[in-house]
Amino acid sequence: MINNLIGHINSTINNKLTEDDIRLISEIFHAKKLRKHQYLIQSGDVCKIAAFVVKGALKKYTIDATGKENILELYIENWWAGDKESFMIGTPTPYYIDAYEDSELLVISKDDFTNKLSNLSFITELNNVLTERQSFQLMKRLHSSQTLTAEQKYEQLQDTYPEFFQRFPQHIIASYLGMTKETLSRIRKATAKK
Amino acid sequence: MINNLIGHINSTINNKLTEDDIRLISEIFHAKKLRKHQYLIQSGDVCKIAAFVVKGALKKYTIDATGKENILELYIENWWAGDKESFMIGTPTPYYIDAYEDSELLVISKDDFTNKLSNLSFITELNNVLTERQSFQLMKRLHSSQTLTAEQKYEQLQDTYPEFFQRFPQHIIASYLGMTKETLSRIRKATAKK
DNA sequence: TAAAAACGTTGATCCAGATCAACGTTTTTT
DNA sequence: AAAAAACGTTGATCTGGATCAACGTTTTTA
Repeated sequence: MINNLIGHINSTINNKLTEDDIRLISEIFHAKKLRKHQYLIQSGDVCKIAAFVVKGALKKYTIDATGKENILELYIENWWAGDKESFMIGTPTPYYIDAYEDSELLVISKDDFTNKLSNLSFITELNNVLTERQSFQLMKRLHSSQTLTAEQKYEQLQDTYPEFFQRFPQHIIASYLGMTKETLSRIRKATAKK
Repeated sequence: MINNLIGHINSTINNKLTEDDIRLISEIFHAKKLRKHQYLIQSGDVCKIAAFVVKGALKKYTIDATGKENILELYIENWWAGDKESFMIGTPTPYYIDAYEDSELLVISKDDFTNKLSNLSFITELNNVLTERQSFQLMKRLHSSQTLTAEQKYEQLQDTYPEFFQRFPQHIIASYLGMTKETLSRIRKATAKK
């Protein structure tokens, strides 16, 4: 399990992890299994963990006044799940994150992060690279959200994250794209013909 | 001029800038004036500068096939203008940034950033804090874009950045919010009564 | 293995917000 | 000072995608 995380870090930062780094990571991250439908965090919680997805699939969403889920992020293998703002600043999260498949995670607590990792150079580099990437992606998603038609959003997702279509049902993809399942169904029917 | 930038940095990072830091900043950043309607960057450019707004107002946008502007970000005093992804990675920017008011900027070149600043601890801290903030804001804006009605978007902007309404005309605000100027005009009329 | 969820599709209808158009006012340019 | 942009408003109309509803199929649960 830990090798997935090591590989992920090594492929993200410039210098490879040392034996000591790897030993430390192995000690501090601990495995956590989530069954389908189990929550990782719930709205109102302060998010005290960051979770690396070794296996499985999760979704992050809010629930509005009518009970409707609005999905903001989808996570599969080698993604980080959590609410970074809540984790970093300590504010309550507005999000739910739950497992859509049975999942295996590697979790680090806020305490361990702060006390044992936050000063290590490989961690700051990892954190900076991932935050920057996240920010670039969000800028593109915001622009898409405001300018593309439903069909264009669908096509863009097929180009950027085709894996999602293998891992999540259509109603979840639809919500992630900011449209209804009916609209996505109609678009798929229409584009299949082309 | 430079004092605005010094003040901004000091209020963003934990430790205050030293005399040496301030001297270096004063040497490396240079003043640039933009007249109303002048471009800071244009689509297709590689963005080789980062600009701190000392005075004025700018907008960042794309232009679609029909010639319509889609505004993604608005900048006023003490904001950073530029395309960070293009600046950092060297890819061509899809955005235009131009001055909506005559503006005074403090600009740093990519070369100077890389060679003279990027290893300084106050710069990495500044960069990390700003990137993280940016990312948190974008997440909220994406969520708002996908879940709020036009009226709710308007009210949220009044709460978060009321200054914008003093500095930009309604058609620019409307585009920033992802709606037409007519819709914004009708919303304002309706909410004024309440 | 039967019942119940979850999922995907299709049709009918509705509506928030876009589009198109015209016009008055204010600001900028010459 | 006149002409031209830029700006904001209002009305009429249109439409992309939402909503509501029903139904068949697949998967999960008891």
